Amino acid sequence: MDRERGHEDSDHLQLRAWLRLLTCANLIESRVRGGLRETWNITLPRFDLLSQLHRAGEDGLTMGDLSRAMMVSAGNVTGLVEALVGEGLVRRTTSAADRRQSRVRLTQAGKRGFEAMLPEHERWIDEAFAGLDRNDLKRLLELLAKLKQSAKAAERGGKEAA
Amino acid sequence: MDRERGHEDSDHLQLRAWLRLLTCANLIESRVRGGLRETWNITLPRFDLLSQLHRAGEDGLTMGDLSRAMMVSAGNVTGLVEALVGEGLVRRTTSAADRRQSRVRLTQAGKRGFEAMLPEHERWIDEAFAGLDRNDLKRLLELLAKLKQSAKAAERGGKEAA
DNA sequence: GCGAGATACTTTAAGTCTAAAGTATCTGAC
DNA sequence: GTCAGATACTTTAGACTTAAAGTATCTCGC
Repeated sequence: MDRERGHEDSDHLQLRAWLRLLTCANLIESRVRGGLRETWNITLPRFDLLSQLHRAGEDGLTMGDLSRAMMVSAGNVTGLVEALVGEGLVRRTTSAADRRQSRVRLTQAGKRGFEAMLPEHERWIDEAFAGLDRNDLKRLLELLAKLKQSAKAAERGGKEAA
Repeated sequence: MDRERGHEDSDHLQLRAWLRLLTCANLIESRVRGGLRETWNITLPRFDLLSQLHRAGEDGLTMGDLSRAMMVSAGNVTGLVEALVGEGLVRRTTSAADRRQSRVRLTQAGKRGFEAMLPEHERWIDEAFAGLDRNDLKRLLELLAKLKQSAKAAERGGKEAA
């Protein structure tokens, strides 16, 4: 009945899954970063920011929206937006209703530039996942959805405990 | 120009899997980083380096081994090792056989310190994965193994093409 | 109105990270 | 033996990142 429990306690499945997850993320991220640099001389965080704005559409996003969407600190967003404003890819306006807020949007150049990069970016991702068939991908998406919920719950638990 | 109200019905499974993978990695990593900082005032990369050395045992690792194991650049390892030598957690010796190499090992303090952190670190990971049962974890490990191979193959392909 | 606290963002200090160029050492073809 | 190239590592410049402290603005109870 309990013959295998000792083994169960010590096989560290969670830790192994975590390390493997990190390895995959690093491999793919490094490929994407290299491609973006070589092909368009843009960094991954800047591409990511453009991507969030592209998805958001005409109304753009506030600095806080960007910080949450990109899962980085507010201070980090400040610097990235400044850089992209300098490159003419993004424009920024102060909100009239709440003067603390500012709203960030793609310029025409930003929109065109991002849309030019998009297909090749997706091709790199597709290549990285080429070894997985549609069934694998669907199972992976499900498991990651479960993990995402679980990790969020753990995060809240940790904060409430403090 | 067409103002799109929604996405087309191509499902972009790979891209969605990639974004979800990144979200999970960010969530867990941020929890671990926060815990390490609050509890032992150590950063995640330094913990990671100690972890590699702990796994390696008495013989330690060369700078190059560390760079490969941690998937970071060689220059990055130089700085991290210097910091940890300064904290007395790690010691570094020049190889006699090949004077270009150096070998890095945990000090006694480093070994004790790391082993003190280990259980709680694993607890954070276990909590993040708490929503997945053993069967989920095994399937996730399999899918990530497949993804890892696939991503490695894509990386090689990309380099050969260039 | 007014002030206390909340919120949106910026600044700062310190650390992490990369790519590229540089240094020292080794290896192998000859 | 020697030297051209490979290898192990360091240095550098620049970008990213965070946590924490700081500034400006808003909200809400009174």
